[in-house]
Amino acid sequence: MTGKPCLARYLSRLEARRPLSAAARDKLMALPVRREEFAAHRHIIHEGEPTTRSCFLESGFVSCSKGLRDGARQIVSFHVPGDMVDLQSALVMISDHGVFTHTASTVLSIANADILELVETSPEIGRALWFDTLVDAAIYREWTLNVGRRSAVMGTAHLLLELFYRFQAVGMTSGNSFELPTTQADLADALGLSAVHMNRSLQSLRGERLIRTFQRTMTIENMEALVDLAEFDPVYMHPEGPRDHGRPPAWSDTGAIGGRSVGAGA
Amino acid sequence: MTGKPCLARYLSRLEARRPLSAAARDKLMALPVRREEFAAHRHIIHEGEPTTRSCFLESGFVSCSKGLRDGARQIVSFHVPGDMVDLQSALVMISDHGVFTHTASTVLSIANADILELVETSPEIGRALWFDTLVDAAIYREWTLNVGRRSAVMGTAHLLLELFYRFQAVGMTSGNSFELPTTQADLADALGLSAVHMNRSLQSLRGERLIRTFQRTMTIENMEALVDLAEFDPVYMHPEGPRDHGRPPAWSDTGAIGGRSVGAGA
DNA sequence: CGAAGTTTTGAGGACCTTCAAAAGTTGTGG
DNA sequence: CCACAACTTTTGAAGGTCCTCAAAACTTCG
Repeated sequence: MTGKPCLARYLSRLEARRPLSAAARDKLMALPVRREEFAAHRHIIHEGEPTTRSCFLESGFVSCSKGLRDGARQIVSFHVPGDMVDLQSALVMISDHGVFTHTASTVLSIANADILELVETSPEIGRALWFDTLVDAAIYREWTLNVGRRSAVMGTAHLLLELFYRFQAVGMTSGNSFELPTTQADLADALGLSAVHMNRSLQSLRGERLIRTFQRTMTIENMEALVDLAEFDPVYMHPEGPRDHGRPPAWSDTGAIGGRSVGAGA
Repeated sequence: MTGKPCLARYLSRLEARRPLSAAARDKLMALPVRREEFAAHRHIIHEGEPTTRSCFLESGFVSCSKGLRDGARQIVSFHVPGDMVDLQSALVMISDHGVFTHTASTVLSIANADILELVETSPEIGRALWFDTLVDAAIYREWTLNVGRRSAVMGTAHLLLELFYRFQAVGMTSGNSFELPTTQADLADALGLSAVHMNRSLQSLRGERLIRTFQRTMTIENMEALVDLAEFDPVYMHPEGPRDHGRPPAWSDTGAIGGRSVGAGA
């Protein structure tokens, strides 16, 4: 994986959703990137810092988090290799969240100005990046539900399943196992729990034979029961890619959306 | 406000952030829209329904929410007039959340296929819509913090301030007052609390003379103290508009983002 | 092998929930 | 304009989930 750093992996991720034209592909690959390496447990960006570059995560595992004055921390997202981290900040001057490595990570960073220029010259890529942030937003919504309305055990189950699916999508699982790159305290910060209660929630899942842990590897022993407990439905992560309006599905644009139609478009 | 329904208000909202070319403006205004009216307490879209149209909220107040099997509900966002609700679903086949009116509302709905076509022919508009969803995502992050790490009273204070600022931005406040269009149970669902505890949190804020309520109107009595209690900083809503990469600020793209640079771009 | 970090355990307490009912408000129809 | 029904807000009391503090067992790493 040495040599000239390049975004081929991001390209293939975007194209798995929807093919790009050769021109768009070339433009994306021509983007000047800089490979940067970070040790584990380092801040890539601090909350409140000016944002100048967005990061494509080539390898490793990072989280985005926000803090409170009293030191409390809420992790708002995790990112696996292949994710564009912090596309959030491409249009924004100051980062509203920090980015933190949980394992040694390598990142391809891109100047935000370059991304914006690319987007304005290639609508296709603009759409692909837009879709990327829509998926992020859908995951945020699910996390709000996790934190707000699911019990500790349920939320933990849901989070573990999300991590499993996302690792699986990038080939980092074997069977029903994956290497959990976080501490229990990190998981707690993602779910708005204390570390102690996170520990007890995991014990509860182990006690029910839903999961098993050995050192850092986490294996899902009873997928069906865990999915059922968590009310987990992976569609919110939209692994399938965006709708293709070139070939609209049968039900597309049929009828009103439920309201009383009182006007017609131009 | 009768006559041919049109998106002029959305246009001006987008342009407040960043001017559009005349061509882009025309394309946006040419979008076929349909005005639809909904009574209060109606579902515009149910969770799990196919998404065919996105909605611009012309007047009224709506929330987006997700449910659990046991009937628990988490509100994931509120929307004031001028918001594009459910742009989220433009690229997605099935809605992962419901949209619900809290007051009588009128909506201009646009076929998703039309939005996608517009975005692919006008990068400027693509960028504007992208920015819109980035702001939504930033608000989601703040809500996750609200629900996960802020206490009930703090979270309530934060939510009320967010509503105040968003109403203010569309001219729906007078002084430090606004009409709260939700019940306490709705606020509770937004913060992951019970209605009873929401009531007690509001009583606590009233007791400290931070807010005052009379019928449906909510007034902020001590803005400074409320902001301090909530650790509220409105920048997360990005009222100021996106960065303009045509005129990058002085610190733009200076130096590395913190890592050890080991490669250079093409 | 020692030091630092992580997981686990226990006990007590705080925050928030649930259930239930009363008081107050809003909307509807006669 | 009043009466009634439905909804919303408020209050009380009991209980559960989750938190804090603290220390021990275990793991990881230099």
